[in-house]
Amino acid sequence: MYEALFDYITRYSGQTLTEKDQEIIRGAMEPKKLRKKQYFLEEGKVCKYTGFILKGAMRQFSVDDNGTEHILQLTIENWWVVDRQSFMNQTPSRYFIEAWEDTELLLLPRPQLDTILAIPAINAMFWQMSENNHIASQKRLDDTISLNAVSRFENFQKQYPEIMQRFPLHQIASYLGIARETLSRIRRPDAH
Amino acid sequence: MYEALFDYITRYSGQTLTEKDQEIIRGAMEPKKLRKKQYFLEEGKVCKYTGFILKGAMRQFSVDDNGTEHILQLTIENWWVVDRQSFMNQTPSRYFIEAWEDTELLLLPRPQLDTILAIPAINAMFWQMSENNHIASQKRLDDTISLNAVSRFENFQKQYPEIMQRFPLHQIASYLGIARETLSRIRRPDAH
DNA sequence: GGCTTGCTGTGACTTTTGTCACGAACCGAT
DNA sequence: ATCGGTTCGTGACAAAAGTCACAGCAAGCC
Repeated sequence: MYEALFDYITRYSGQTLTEKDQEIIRGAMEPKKLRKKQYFLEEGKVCKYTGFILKGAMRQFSVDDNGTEHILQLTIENWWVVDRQSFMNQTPSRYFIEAWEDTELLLLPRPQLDTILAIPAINAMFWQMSENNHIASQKRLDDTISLNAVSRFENFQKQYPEIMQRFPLHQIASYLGIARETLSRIRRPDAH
Repeated sequence: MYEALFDYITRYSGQTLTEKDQEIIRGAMEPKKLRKKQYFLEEGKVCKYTGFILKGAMRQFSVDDNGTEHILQLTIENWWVVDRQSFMNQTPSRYFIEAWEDTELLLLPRPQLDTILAIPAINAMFWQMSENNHIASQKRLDDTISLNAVSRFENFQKQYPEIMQRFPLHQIASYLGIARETLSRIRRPDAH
């Protein structure tokens, strides 16, 4: 069960985990199952865990004054899921995180974070993740302010074909910051 | 000259710097002056330094196929300036970074990064920065996909009044992802 | 089976935003 | 002081995207 995570750490840190390291990780993180539509985090509550997705799909979104959802992140297997701000500072979150499919996670409780970070491979992995995260955010932001709806969608398709297949189009539209009808029209093959 | 940086580190890490730490920092970072319109980084080149701004203002932007600039970041005193991706991996950058006012910097060359990170206060500061950065990006992204031009501008004004005053409006417009004419009309008081 | 619910597409229309063109005010450098 | 570049505003129009309403269709449930 923990193997997917160990692989992930090795891959991202470029370092190997000792038996002892693996024991520490097993001790620090607990498995958890969520059914489709169950919340991992709700607005106003504190994000107590960082989750590593073993199987399934989740989405993070905010809800504005009109009750409209705005999707910030769509995640699947081998991604971490967390509201970093809420998790790090243990402050109430502005976001919802919800299982979109039946999902299996490994949970890291906030108090265990320091324990885990003492492992060099984990520490390196978190740096690398933070790095990748930053780069992806910057790219997405660049796209969002530079491109029109058509190009943004095309870029998304190329970059995340797997996510395209596992979430409905209106969620993708929200992620891209466009109306679902607009996305529907963009996809029409004879458009020009 | 280095005091502004030392203060910054103390503030962000919650830790104090020893005399020895300060010596290491002085040894690792070199002062540099840029005149208005001088480049800190050009597209296609490798970002060799991370800069800490002592005085002045800088902007980071990409240029699209039509030659249009898209502003990703506007920075002033006590901000770090860098293309993180290019700097970390020493790969060619897709961005320009330019001094918008006469600017004084402290430069950290890439090879010195590890030296600096060995100092606990610096290490803590970089974690905290990465954290804040991530939060700010997420907020900006949320705004960009959720709000119209008017609200985005109002939020920007509230959040960065100082930056508003030091950069021309067409740069702010580009940062917000709208045309300069649109911003001009938004600002008109009798609009409704 | 029949029912509800969620997802997608589409037409008609409105609103928002972008584009192009022009001119005025300002500012720094020679 | 004046010349060239930059900034900002604005009008007229075009393009992009949003909104509202309706319909078909598939999946799941009693």
